[in-house]
Amino acid sequence: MSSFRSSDDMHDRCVHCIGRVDSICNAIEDCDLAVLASESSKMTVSGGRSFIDEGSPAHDFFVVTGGRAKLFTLLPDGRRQVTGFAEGGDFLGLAASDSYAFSAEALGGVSLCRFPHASMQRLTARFPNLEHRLREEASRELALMQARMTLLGRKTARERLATFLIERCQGPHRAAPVLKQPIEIDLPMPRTDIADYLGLTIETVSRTFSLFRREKLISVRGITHITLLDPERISAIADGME
Amino acid sequence: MSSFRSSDDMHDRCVHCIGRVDSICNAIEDCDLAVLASESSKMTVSGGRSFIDEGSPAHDFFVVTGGRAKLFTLLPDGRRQVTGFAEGGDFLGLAASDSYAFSAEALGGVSLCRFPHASMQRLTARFPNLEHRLREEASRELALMQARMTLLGRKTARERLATFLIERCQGPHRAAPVLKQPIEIDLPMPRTDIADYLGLTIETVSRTFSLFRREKLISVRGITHITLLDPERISAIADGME
DNA sequence: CAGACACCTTGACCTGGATCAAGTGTGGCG
DNA sequence: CGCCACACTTGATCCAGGTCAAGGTGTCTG
Repeated sequence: MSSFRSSDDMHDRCVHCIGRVDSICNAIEDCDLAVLASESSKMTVSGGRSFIDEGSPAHDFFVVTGGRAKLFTLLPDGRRQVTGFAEGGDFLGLAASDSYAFSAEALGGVSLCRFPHASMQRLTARFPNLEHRLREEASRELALMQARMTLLGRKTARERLATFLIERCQGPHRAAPVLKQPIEIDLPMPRTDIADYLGLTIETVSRTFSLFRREKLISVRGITHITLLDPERISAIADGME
Repeated sequence: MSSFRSSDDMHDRCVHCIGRVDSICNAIEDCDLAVLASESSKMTVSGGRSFIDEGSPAHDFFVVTGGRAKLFTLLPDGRRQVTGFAEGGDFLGLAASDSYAFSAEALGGVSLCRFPHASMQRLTARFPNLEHRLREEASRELALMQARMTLLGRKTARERLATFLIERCQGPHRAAPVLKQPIEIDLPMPRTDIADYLGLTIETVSRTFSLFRREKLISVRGITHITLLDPERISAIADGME
């Protein structure tokens, strides 16, 4: 942190940040943004680099301010479970007691805002509303995980991939997707990560994509670019309705 | 709520409760227990009855004060994922935004302490520490779920059951189990629930128990009563180390 | 103490997805 | 423009765990 910056600069750093709108920082008033900025620091992580290590002492929280990251856990023999993907506005670090319960790795360049636990403690002491906001965030995540467990424990490969596609459709601010017409989405993560996210192998993911393509449920252009041709039916498949 | 009870009675209701030690109620000082009691109410649910319904508006939090419950989600065609078992001291209801993300059903009689959201709001306003405690609870749960996802997405049946057995060993206050000598545990839930918890079928659970028995890893007396004969090795299996 | 019900175990067989093994783009770079 | 490297796709085969179908076992009831 450059201590010679004016309080106005600090304020500016937060006021135009995506976290200001989408993330926990919206628990704080405009006039207090300088305090928020002074308790946090910006950082960037380049693709493939990890910035949270499962099992290491949890010292910081993070807000993703740009780019994407994947979150995952490992078994001793290398089996991997991707537990989530994070993008602009997402808050990371709640899933930890003393040490982090997951690792996080940049998916092609992320920018982050880092809040040391001590800073967060000062912030929550000063802005009680923030603590409530953190709990809210944890509750939202907890509800999502409930659905993820059902996916991993009980859904078929077909249903898992359909669920994944529908998940990727939600607009900004996590709005529910409109399923009436075709939807274009990007899949910025490699197939391997999709497989590890869905508890499948890369081959099964690939085959199931091909299947969906042959059934005219989706069309694929250039690996990362996918159009859901019949979102409603995909959504039905996701819910195990066919 | 019986409004004619004296404040002392109210105090007594909380002071000897298991939640006082183990659960979120330990965020509140002895002298304030009457307030806590006045914002909550006791209730009991008999075996097989459900008291939280997935998708219904989330109005209450619960502390389990006795007995056990299972938490689960359903797919439209009836496939079930048990997402957890709750017992004395556990706090329920965080996994919800507007509506509950799971259902909860008594496993042979539970007693509960119910906190309507409005009451909890008054309590957190008065005892800021409580809000922090709730977040802590959510974080603990979030960390557990991370491990659960790895189990469901990446572990074999053998590893899942071993993990389940080790989980059941933790002493009071969630202390880490001592694995050096045999450990006796009770499994108060039917095999069906274990299967739905581990993302397996009842047959596979049964077969794997028999396998463990033949390998002298466990001994079974009367279905619910199990002794882990070699906890250390079971723990190794659980972690995918053999 | 028989009979019934609920739950668990075991066996035989099947299958969805894993594993193993080639291909087939496609983007980067000389 | 051509070659390489890497990521994805596709095909052939295999197997862990699911499904289907009998038996056990314990417990409650009359």
